[in-house]
This record gives sequence, C-alpha cells and structure tokens, in this order.
Amino acid sequence: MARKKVDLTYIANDSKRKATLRKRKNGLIKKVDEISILCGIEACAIIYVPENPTPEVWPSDWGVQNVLSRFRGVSELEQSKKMLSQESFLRHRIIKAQEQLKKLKAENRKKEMTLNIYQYFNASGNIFDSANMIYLNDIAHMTTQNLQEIDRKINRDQQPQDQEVVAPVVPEGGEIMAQQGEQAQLVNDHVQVPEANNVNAVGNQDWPVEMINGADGDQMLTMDDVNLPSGWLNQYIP
Amino acid sequence: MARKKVDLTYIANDSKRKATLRKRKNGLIKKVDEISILCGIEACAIIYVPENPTPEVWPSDWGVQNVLSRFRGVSELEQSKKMLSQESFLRHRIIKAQEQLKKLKAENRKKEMTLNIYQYFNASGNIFDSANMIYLNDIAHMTTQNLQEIDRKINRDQQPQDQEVVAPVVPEGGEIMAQQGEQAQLVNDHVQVPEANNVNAVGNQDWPVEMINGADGDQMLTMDDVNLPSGWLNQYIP
DNA sequence: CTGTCTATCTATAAATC
DNA sequence: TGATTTATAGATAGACA
Repeated sequence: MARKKVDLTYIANDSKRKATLRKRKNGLIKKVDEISILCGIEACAIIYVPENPTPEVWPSDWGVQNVLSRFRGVSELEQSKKMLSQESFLRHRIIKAQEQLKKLKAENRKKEMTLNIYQYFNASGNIFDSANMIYLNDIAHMTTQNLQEIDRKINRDQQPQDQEVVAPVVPEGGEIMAQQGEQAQLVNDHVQVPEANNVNAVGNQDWPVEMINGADGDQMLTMDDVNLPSGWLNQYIP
Repeated sequence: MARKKVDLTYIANDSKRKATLRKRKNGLIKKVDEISILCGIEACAIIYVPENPTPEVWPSDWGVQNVLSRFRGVSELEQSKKMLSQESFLRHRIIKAQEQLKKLKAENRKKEMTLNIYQYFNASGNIFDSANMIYLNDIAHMTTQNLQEIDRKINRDQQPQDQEVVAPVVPEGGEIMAQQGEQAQLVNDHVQVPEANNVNAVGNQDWPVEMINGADGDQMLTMDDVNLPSGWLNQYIP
C-alpha cells in the first residue's frame, strides 16, 4: 500500500512475498491486539507459513501457557524432533476446529448432541508428558463441560447443583468470572501448579447418563472405528 | 486513526466501542484475507464478542466446511439452543489449543510423547451428529497421525511401510502435497463426500504398542481420572 | 535475509445523515 | 443503530543499507 496500489493476487516473487508476509504479519498482530484492547474482546490470529513448522498464533491471553512454562522450566534441553510433529498436528487441528466452528456458527444451530472423549495416554516419565497431559485433560474438560451444559439446559431448574462443578479450583491468583451470564469460567490461568502429582485428586462428578448413552439408540465407537489412518473425513455416522 | 491519534485503551463509551469494533472487525477480516491471498498462506482470525454468542471466525479455506455443508444441507431447521454451548466450548477450545500450541512452539520441543484419545459418542440420530462425529474423528485422526509420526521416526528405515498410512484418501479433487519434506498432508480439503456411510471402512493400522503402553511404567487414565470437573489444570502425571 | 526510510495507499475516528 | 463522508493516522510497497 504505497507506491503502487495493491492488486490482491498471489505474489509470485519469492522474496517479495516473504517480505510482505513479514510486514503484514506484524501489522495483523498489531491490529488484533488493538481491537482486543480497544473493544475489550477476545481476539486472535493464526498464520500458518508452510515453510515454517511453527504456527504463528496470537491469542489474547496467555494463561495456560504460563502454566505450561512452569512445567517446562524444569528441563529445557531434551530430546527433540518428535514434538515437532505434535505441533504440526496441533496447528492443523486448530485450523480444522476453526473451520468447523465457523460452519456450526454460520448456519443454524439446531440439534442437540452429546459427546464424550475417552482417553488414555503413555506417560514416558519426562516433563513434557505433563504438558501433554494437560492438553488431553483440557479436551476432556471441554467435553465434560459441554455435557454439563447440555444437561443443565435440559434439566434447568431441576438440578442446579450441577452448574457449579465447572468452576475450576484455582490454587492461587486465579479469578472466577461469570461469562455470558450463565457460565462460570476460569479467566486468569496464571495459577501456581504444585509439583506434586495430584492425578487422583480429580473429582468424579456424576455424568448425565442419559446424555452419554443416549435416549434413542446408542452409537458407540470402538478404537477400531476411530483409528482411521485414511479417508477419515468421509465418515457418516447416522 | 483519523482526527485523533488512537490511544490504546479500552473504549469506555458503549456505542463508540461498538462502532469501533464493527469497523475494525471488517478491517481485520480484510487484512486476514489479503495476507492469505498475497502470501499464499493459511491465516484466520477469531473475534469473540461476549454479547454475541457467535464467535467470529474467518478461516482462509473452507474445505471441511463444505464437507459439513453437504451433511447439513439435508435438514436446516431443527431444534436449537443446545448447539450454542457446543460452539461456545469449541471456541474456547480453540483459544486454549492455540495457547498450548504457542507454548509448545515458543520453547524447545524436546520430548517424545505418545497419546491416544478414545471416544464414544451418543448419536441421537440427527444430521448434526455426523458433523460432531467428524469433529471427534478429526481429533482421533490427529493423535493417530502423531503416534504414527513418532513411531516412524523411531523406527526409521525399519518399517517404511508405516509412513504412507498418513496420506488421506482423497475421493475427488484432493491434492497430496509433501509438507516440511517428510509429512504427507491433505492440502485441498474440497473433497466430495459420498453420502453413504463408511464408518466401517476405516483402516485399522497397527498401533505402536510400545508407544501406547510405554516402556518405563505405564500410566493409564480411567474415565474417573480425566473426568475432572475442577482443578483439572493442576494435574501432573510423571 | 532483516531493518530502515519514505511516499503513498488504506483504515478509520469523528461528524453527519 | 447502521451507513456515508471526510480528514488524518497508520500501514506498507518499493528502494536501499
């Protein structure tokens, strides 16, 4: 946007394109930061440069990252390379999730659904496993909350005590803030994580069984069903 | 950025803030579109306006969405409301995933890890379930690929046939492109999805058992372990 | 390749409709 | 409240170091 008016087409020249990317990337980050600050909203941008295995992400808050920092701070220099693919997939996962989210949003949101993710995980005894553990737990947490949300709406005014279990216990410095007027959320993730393991300290709240098993015909996927190395996108489960 | 220089602070005035948000949101979308077109990269922005339950997402490609469109095209007007929380959680999940991804990237990626997500899911027989099914399958797919990647690197030159299972079968119009020089990826997601269900068509490649069970002390999480309604972030699994 | 400079284009704050 | 206009702050293409 200077000497010449930009024509909105792919920049064939390799170095020019790269330079443009660098400049505009910075500009985009700034814009995202500005809009989130000025308007007090959550905003983020993701830029994936194929040549670079590191996806460029600018979330508006860094809570979980700080938590992970704490874990990682112990051992900094360890084996490498393997994590790279992990990141690559995480990145791809983010893009995919966004696409799906957009899709779900753009059209009518009309159907109720219930889902649950069951996981197990090979802890090889290093510090990074705990980070991954958090990731997986996070997914489980999301689906748990989702189930609770659905259950709560269905049984509104019937079992109000289920509403509060989603509020995370914040050991230190955390803030609980009401979000959208009905969902308690952990806003400040800058929590101190005790080094001791407290896996067994997790709560076992009652799952809405009718949500898990379904009221009209169960559909349960086995590992064989979901462990799909190819053509995984072409599935249709009625 | 006009009459007055912008001071980067929260705009207290309600209508002004809203107006600014509207303008800058459009500007941000445009910027994201431009950078992705000009530089040929994947980029997206997410803007979450608390007052609005719909998270604003602009992915650069719409492949999966098209796939989902195909599914959704059947029934457009159905029950509502429930999906909303689903979206809310998806949005939150995206943010969290981004944070974690950034964290993993920003520092050293040094440890190998293996993970697996096992899921089951209550299909209530409506069209939207298939969309969610895809979402879950997608997660499973990611972890599956990750396991394969790790296994492949460990057994490099030993079991080369495992490398190819990650290349998705593209029914039509898809492109397989080498990414980062070693990972085959589905680039063009605008695939035609057959309407027939092919759940049972998924492959059952061999899982690296040593990855799943671990070589140095297994750590298996049960549903009770991961179903953590509170304090889920404070777990440390050695 | 990364940083700086500058002319110019673009985004947008403020005013107005 | 949302669209349009206007003047100016901000972003950046091209050139250069």
